[in-house]
Amino acid sequence: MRIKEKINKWLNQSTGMSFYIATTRNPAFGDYTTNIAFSIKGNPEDNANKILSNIDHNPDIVDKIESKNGFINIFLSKSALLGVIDSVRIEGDQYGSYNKGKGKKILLEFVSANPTGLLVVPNGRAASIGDCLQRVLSFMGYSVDKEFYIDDCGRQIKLLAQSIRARIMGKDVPEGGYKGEYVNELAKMAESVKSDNLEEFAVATMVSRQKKTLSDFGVEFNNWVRESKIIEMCTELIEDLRKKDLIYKKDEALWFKATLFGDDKDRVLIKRDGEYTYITPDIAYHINKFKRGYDTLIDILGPDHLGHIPPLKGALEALGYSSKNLIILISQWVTTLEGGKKKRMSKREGRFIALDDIISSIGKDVTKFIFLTRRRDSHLVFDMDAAKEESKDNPVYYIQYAYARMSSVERVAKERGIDTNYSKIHLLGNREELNLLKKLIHFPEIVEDVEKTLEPNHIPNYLSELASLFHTFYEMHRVVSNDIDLSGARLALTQAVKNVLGIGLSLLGISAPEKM
RNA sequence: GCGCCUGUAGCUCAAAUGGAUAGAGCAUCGGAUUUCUAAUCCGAGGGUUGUGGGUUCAACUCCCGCCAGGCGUACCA
Repeated sequence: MRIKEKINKWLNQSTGMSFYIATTRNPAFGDYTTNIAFSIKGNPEDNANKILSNIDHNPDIVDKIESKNGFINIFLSKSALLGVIDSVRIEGDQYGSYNKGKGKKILLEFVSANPTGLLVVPNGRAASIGDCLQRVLSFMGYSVDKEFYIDDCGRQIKLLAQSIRARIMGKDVPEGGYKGEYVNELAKMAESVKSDNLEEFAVATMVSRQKKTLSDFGVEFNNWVRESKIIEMCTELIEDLRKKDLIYKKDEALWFKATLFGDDKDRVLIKRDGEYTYITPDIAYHINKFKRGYDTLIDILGPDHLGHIPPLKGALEALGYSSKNLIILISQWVTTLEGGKKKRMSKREGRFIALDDIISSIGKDVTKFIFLTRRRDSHLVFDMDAAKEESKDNPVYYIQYAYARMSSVERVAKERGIDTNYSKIHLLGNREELNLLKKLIHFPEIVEDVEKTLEPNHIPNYLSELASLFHTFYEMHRVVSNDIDLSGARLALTQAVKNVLGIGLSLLGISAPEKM
């Protein structure tokens, strides 16, 4: 049981009240605090004192419990703090995980970029977040698959093929066509393989390039689903809706009664020309996901997909699926700065920054870290020049360096024949050591926070803080010294910190180097 | 017009159910290394959290108005 739960149980047994325990930020207010005295009528300070008088002493966990300004502050005992070293040792690379998901099946769909171009910076953001969420949710006992939806139908593909054809013939691309350099490359390749189906050739080539980029980024998908396969399911979808009397013809198009399900207008499923609109296969696709046995679907989309959400959720409800089981996360755009100026992106015009270029110029770890430290909602600014220049000062190196330093300490200890000694950890006790122990205790709470909010940025923030505490400790105290017992104890602490740092980095999909 | 998102230090971003003195990195300035990696540490300056109200013992956080920006509001995808 985690310390927070132990505290909760203890307070509950003493007083019969249920407490909300929060972590404090200021050490003067203890390690944990509760504001319960504010939620009761009367003067908070009196309430706090009254509650305090009912609480039995619990020296195993708590050193001191006191009321201040109406808050009840709890100071952990040294033995409770030291206990975390054992927890980390026993749980190893599973420290912080627990089977909350109980094998519940989740399908995470993200990136799903059109195969009409290379992956760009915002795709990298979605890739980082999606991959991290998969790792965290798996860590928490869910069974998670990652899926990429390939839009291989529609006008855009025809346009891409036309653009390639124009390039082959040495002409300008048609109006609104794709002008990027990669189109020229596609044209050359198409000529050499003498492909007779230019559309299929272009899609296959672009998909494999995107796959390569993602693989270089350390992101692998379980499934790649093509819209052209999903299209086949649309007839059944329409039929199901027809049976429920939820469609009608108007102006020679087929409409879905989306307004019955909270949408502000009805939506066209089949256009006048007989083609499906974008949302039709999209609905069929999501139904197909549920039919494949997933309990929860999570989509990470760009803000340009906002308009799809109401008809999609509406259609799911219409067909008896709970739209609550479809969680849509919007990952905001990335504004790219180059030369201090906003760079207006346009794939068609060939104005974009390819994810490949970012990965090769600043590295995958730095790139991921930049994306994962920001909240999904932030409209982040990606300054290319600053990213290149500052990449050596990037906080991710600060964390990795702490990891490498610890590895180095272990190597030195080994050379000198000094072993980790868990039976001596009671020798730990200076401020820097205690701060590290307190931080380690919080790790499981941080991971669970990400599971709850689906917001990865808590992990990088936490790791930076943990690394900072380690660097401070390292500068002030020697781990490996002539004092064999103390060295053994500090090695035990170092190992615990290293372990947690390693888990955190692996949840982010970022490497943990033994040497730098 | 309406809907979603955003606005925090010079810059990029944090702030764990509303909680106590709003924190980091970069940049600027000053210090630290015969000892485990200086990609480090210690310290200084820098804030009316866009703005005006409201709720609350307590507001960056919740509610309303306003300003600014992104996106959506297609028989495009």
